[in-house]
Amino acid sequence: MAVNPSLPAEAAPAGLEPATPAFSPLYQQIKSLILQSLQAGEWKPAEAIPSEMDLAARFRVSQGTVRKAIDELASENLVVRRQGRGTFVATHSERHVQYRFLKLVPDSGDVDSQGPAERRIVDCKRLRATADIARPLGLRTGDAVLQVVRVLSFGDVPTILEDLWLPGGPFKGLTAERLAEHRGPMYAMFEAEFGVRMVRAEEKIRAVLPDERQCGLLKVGAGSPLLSVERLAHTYNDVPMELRRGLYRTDHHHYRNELS
Amino acid sequence: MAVNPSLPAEAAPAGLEPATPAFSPLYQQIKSLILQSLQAGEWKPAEAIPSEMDLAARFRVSQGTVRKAIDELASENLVVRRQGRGTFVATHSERHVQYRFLKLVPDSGDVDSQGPAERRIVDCKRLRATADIARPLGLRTGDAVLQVVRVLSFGDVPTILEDLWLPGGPFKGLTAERLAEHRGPMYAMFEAEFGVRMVRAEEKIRAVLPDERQCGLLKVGAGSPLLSVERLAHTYNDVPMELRRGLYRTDHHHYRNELS
DNA sequence: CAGTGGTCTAGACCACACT
DNA sequence: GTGTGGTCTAGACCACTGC
Repeated sequence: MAVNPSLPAEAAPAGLEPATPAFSPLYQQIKSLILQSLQAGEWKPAEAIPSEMDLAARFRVSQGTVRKAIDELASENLVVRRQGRGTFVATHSERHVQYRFLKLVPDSGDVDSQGPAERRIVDCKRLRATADIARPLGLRTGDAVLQVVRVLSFGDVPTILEDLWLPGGPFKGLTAERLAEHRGPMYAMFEAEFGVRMVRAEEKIRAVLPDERQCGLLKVGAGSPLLSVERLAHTYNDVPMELRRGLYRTDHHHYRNELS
Repeated sequence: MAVNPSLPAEAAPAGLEPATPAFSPLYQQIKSLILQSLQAGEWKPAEAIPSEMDLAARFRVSQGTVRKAIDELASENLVVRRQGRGTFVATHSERHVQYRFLKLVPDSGDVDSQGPAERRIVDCKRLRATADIARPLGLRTGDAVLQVVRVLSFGDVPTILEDLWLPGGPFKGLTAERLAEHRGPMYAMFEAEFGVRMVRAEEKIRAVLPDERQCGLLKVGAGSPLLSVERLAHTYNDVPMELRRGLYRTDHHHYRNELS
């Protein structure tokens, strides 16, 4: 009530398609207010956000309403609740959510048995986006983009070959050196260095055969089938921020997915 | 309080590893009571379960507690809430959740553009489980299982070749005829005919090359890479009920996955 | 100990669907 | 209108963390 200036529908414009009920529950409004603060960087990754009581006071609603808003944010992995301590801005740096978006696991099932990935930056250059790169990223053909090519190896076996495209604007200043230096997940560096938080992604998976260049980088024969994984990753508000085309060897690993 | 006979921890056995807090919130207990009724078939698929008020009265708790229990069941897709009408036992028959577990979509993105799948049962026979089939299904080597082989085609293009194994007990009476007759998703028939509801599944995906038999059934060359999708589907309580090995052509389709 | 999130309750009112 | 789920509130108490 204190927040919603719009009355409960009623006076919907009498035109065609009244399809929009034009009603939004209070906790949804609170949620999007919190979302705006997250987006604006009012609280940094891994920092605590204000307590439920504080937020309730700020927005002039009950604690229960704030709770429901935060519940949704938590279920979308935007914040993490920790009983007795507070609610924290989610990050890709924490141990147990590292590589949250990487679904390739060793056949043994034990992610730790293989040790950490060895990362090699093959290439990193600025160029102008072609149409097929620009479109998914929401850019225009010819806009500046950054291309990164890298290989991940597990136990000396090159397993993942990735081509990444990043919009030039938000990632101004990203260089091969910066990429080579950083430790930990790339998305953690994007958060820390560029303030870009990957929040959601969609992948399209196919089985393909490698071309010559890919054979060389992954050290496989031309007839070896590979998993092609095209990922479009988004920040807040579904803004696309990274296009990634990966080739996965699946002779000792598999892509693991949960359905429910 | 009315439900939980166990006191709030406190008297944990003084041995090693007091790791189990031995505390379960009331709504979790209510949730598992509802789950038991679901499992026992007290309410059939697509039927409404009692209203929140009724359940609250039955279990002697407040409506809010029942609500939270049902919320979790709904988020696990075990139950579907419909405002103004009631809460219904989820099913694989409804239009908009049909093929919930099938992540292969046409490249055009429009699932309906290709029309319904044409299904052909290649084989259906009873046999004794080998070790690699028995283990994931929680059976013993030599136990009776049913094997089904089928091909799904879209617009005359054979696209999916699947080998299914089902435990002989729960699926007693399943024949090639029954399979050929039924309309709609196979999982919908499992619910209606055998009372088996698939609730959760995990898939392991690889890129492979087909063998001769597979080439023939899918009408592809020996060098065409295919997606190998091994699915283990579970009923309530994580009991495995189906092992499915699928080969997907990805020349006009892709496996679509959402990450968050 | 104080402060945080987590649970539980009870009651009021709203949005929606059926009849 | 009646009954359903959905929202919102206010207050009490519990469980966990860190000082």
